[in-house]
Amino acid sequence: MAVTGDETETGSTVKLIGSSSIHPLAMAHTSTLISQKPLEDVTQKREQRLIKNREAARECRRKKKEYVKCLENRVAVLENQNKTLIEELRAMKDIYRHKNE
DNA sequence: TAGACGTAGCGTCATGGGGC
DNA sequence: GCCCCATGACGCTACGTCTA
Repeated sequence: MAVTGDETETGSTVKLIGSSSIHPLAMAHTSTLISQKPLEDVTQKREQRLIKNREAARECRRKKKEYVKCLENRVAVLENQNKTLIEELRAMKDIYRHKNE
């Protein structure tokens, strides 16, 4: 079950995926009852965590993109090297053939 | 030109690993 | 154990391109 389009307190959209269909705030409230922590505290902590994770995800994607670009560059370099070596080998073979004629 | 389709980027959740 | 961080997975939106 997946519920989409729920508006959060921040105005962003929250997606509830899989078996968990309980709103995060509701969960926070429930745990508050258990741990006796003020709801404001829990909400604020959650907000801070979301902000940090948002930035972490952004950074993670940036690094991944950079890594992929590096790999692509490496592929290009290796392909060039391969081409050069093939050419070199061909030339060597030519020389060898003429010597033996 | 409207709708289908592919792609990039984003936010969020879940989770594993490391530090304390 | 708890906390924090990094990252994979998922769903959503925006945008560009193609096709009938």
